[in-house]
Amino acid sequence: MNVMDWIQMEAKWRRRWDEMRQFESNPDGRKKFFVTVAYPYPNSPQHIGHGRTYTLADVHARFMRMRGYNVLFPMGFHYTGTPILGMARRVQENDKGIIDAFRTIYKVPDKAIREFAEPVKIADYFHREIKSGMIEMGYSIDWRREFTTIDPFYNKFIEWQFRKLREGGLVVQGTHPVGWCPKDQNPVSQHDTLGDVEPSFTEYVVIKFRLGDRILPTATLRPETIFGVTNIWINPAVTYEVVRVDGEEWIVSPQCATKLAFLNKKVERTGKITGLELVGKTVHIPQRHGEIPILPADFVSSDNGTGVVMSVPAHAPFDYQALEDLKKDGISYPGLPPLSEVRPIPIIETAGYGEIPARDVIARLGIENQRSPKLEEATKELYSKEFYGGRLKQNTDRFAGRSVAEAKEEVKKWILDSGDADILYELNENPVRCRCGTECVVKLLDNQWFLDYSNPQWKKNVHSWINEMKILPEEIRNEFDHVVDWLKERACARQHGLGTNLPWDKNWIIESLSDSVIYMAYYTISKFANSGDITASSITDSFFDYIFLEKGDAQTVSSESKIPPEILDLMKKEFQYYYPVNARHSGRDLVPNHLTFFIFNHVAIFPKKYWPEGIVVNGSVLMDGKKMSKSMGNIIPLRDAIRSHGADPIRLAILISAELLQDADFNQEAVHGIRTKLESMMEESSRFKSEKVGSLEQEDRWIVSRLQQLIDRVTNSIQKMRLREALHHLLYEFDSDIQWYLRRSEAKGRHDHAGVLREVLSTRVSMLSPFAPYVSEEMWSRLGNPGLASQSAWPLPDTVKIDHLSIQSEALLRSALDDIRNIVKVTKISPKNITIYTAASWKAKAYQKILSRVLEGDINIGGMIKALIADRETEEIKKDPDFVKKMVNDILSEPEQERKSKASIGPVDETKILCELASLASAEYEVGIQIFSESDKDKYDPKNKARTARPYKPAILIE
RNA sequence: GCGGGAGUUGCCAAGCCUGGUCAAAGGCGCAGGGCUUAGGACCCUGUCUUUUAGGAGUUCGUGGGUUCAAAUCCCACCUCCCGCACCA
Repeated sequence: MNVMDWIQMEAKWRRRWDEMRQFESNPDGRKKFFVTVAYPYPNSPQHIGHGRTYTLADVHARFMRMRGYNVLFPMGFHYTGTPILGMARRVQENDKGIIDAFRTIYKVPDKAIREFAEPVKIADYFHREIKSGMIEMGYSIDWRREFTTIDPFYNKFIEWQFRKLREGGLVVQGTHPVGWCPKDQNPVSQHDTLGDVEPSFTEYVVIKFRLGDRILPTATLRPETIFGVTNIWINPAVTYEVVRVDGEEWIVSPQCATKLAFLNKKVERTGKITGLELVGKTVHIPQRHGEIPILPADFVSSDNGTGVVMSVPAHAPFDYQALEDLKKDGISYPGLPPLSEVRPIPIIETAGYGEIPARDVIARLGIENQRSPKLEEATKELYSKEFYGGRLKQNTDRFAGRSVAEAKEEVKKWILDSGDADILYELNENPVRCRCGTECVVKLLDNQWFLDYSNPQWKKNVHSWINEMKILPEEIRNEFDHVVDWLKERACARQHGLGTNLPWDKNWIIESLSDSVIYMAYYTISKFANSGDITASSITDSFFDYIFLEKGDAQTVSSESKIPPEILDLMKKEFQYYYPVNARHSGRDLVPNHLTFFIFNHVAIFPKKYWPEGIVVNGSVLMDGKKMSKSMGNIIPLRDAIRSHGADPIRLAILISAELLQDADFNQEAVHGIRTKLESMMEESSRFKSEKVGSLEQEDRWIVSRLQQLIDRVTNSIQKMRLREALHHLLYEFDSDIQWYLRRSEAKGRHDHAGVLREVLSTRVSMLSPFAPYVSEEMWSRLGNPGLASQSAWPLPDTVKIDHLSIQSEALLRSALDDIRNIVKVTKISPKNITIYTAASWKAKAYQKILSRVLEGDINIGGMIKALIADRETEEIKKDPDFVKKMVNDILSEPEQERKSKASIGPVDETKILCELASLASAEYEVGIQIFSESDKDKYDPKNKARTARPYKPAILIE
């Protein structure tokens, strides 16, 4: 079957589903199940990786639908955010890079690209693209409820959400640092910078050393090392500026003066002073009340921090080395104190390092002077080791004995509170340039709005709800709790981007991770907006209060919102029917943010009965074992993949390669293998047309029994969302059962087994339907079933159909056959005669007695022998007491289930069962098979083998 | 450091939750055979050691423990990978 046929086959069934509108869900008398997935951000086509979460959710939805639930699986599109804006701006500027990317990687037609100067056009284009892909993948989505986050009605909804949060005191205001272009007067994100640099920054603590009336500020990442400061470093070659900062007179590098201006400080340049002039003077250390000298060092850069550095030679490799260099150089500066007096002050104790850790690292790395590039590495190593493993020594005031990690924040707060410190932000990559060419800075934004995720009561409620939620896989629950603990205030609005304006301050736009946390509720009413029942402009908060919180009365709300009361009532009922969300599916990268916010916001806004019931988290998708990324060029757009493989093979390839939390590895071979497998299953389906099922023979009862076990296993696996496991059972493990069944019935020369097989295969196809919906429909119909596989009821295991006798019989046949094959292999003889001896009946009785004892937990062999000898039926045991031990071992080496199964059927007539061997073995060996019981008087037994026969382990003679 | 995940027979990778049918699925590689003008593709057989009777021995990161029985449960240790934010 070629790909075109596949695609047409899939299209055929898609049309059928469409005609039947079977994925459109409306409230009815059934129990509901509400599945949602994080909606996509349409700034590029979706690739295989995106497909994973959606496919998992779709399988979940289809499974629950077949289980009889009224399943709602909707989809929306998240237009909110800044990246699309950046892309649009680049198109406006005719940026070749992005236009080429659209053209060659995303295959966007030129005509469309020309419109991309307008951000919404980009979103609309990829929205359509992604939606088509979802439809082609066979996702069972109710598209009547689709929306985007810039729809006016949605904006109203988000405004309502934010007013609710604010009423609850959960929205607070504060300052917030951002990357900023001074020319554009705008925050910059990655997409706004030359070379797509993320404008990330680090917070430094500025410690103010006093030089007479002036202040010499130093920026540090390690405020706790203030206790180990021995001197100040200054670059003698730099001309510093004297600046009035909020009433104080600071000496800083010119670059620093510029930076300070963006950090909410009044900055006024009043003079200049060279580094050289400062060398040799002394400054006062805050908190420690001592005087230390200013020394020269050329590693000090005016670009970094304040251009002034506090020196902690015991713990900072740069400082240690600069001090050594200075001692070696012997260059004299006027007023310089004797350098021998400047000694490192160790303040941190860390396992694996001596008294002066900086010296140790420098020696180990063979660093010779302060221009050595290895100093960076040394600094990094020591910083991290001391941060995580270091402890402050006795000379650190009240912080003595604390770990560095703990003390860092406390020392920072301590100095800040005393007024001897300040905060400075420094871009990590210097310089970062805006697309306009201007060098970016860090700006402290005033009046930034935050969601106060640090609110203790809120946290407490979320914790207790997480405890009650159904979270899959279970391992991830801890992670949620942990995230809730460390979450603090989060900026929830920004100054540009698509989205909803903050209702009480229209200069701000609500940020994307904050306007996407309760939208699942919106799906229950978006249908009405889409069908024209609602005019967004007349919607007020009272409308949402009425629908979601049962506040107010229909008449008032109706007159305000201009929505007829009966429609209002329908909407409210719809919400109350579908809410809460039963399963929220998402990638694991969203655990620390979106998924946790999702719980937080539901807890804050809705009554408890509407809090989300479950979350399902999945890992990502690798491409041939490697992470997918644009730069690696190994991203496969989903629609391309569908065109070259068909949707079902892709669905299965993604699902089968890993369990939930693991990373799934997608590769061509896997998809190819699966397609071959599905094709052979389809062919198989055509072979077994419906046929009347006569009376069941043993192997029929066996395959039907196995089918019941399969149903049980697959159902259990899916309920735990262990879809890989379910598919393994369904696709591969059950195959060997079918092979055996065919072999058996063919060996017997049967022609009436198609009917049984058709029923078995139909049940299997039914179970395959959530995973591979298209081929399942095809197979379902080829097998001659009416209706659709996707509308068949999920099979229930019928324990009555489990026939232990046939299970054990078939197992006996198989193991006897294996034994024969084994013997032939080891002895390398070509068999002419095969003789089988089954155990004497007293052995079978003894076996059952031993079995029941073992099942009771008694494995005392001596006791068993006594009891068996005492019994007339089994007294023959005394001839071979060792036999008991062998049987106990046989029994013990089997799982509990098998033991019970054997006990339930009692002694079996092995001779009768093994008769079937003749037909089975003849295909392989062309020899006659004779079967005797050990107790037959006139048996053929030249080698005296018969006596070794045990129950379920016949003796075999091959000649 | 905190949180999470992993270490299986030449490689990739199942099995572990729920102990026994586990010398341990499947794929790749390798060896032999078939098919073929040849190659490729495909099919069959083998692939820890040992064994001319279905067996025995030694294996699942390391070391202990529990158990009649441990890849699987418990404890300790070693190694590797991922996340730690205001970004969708």
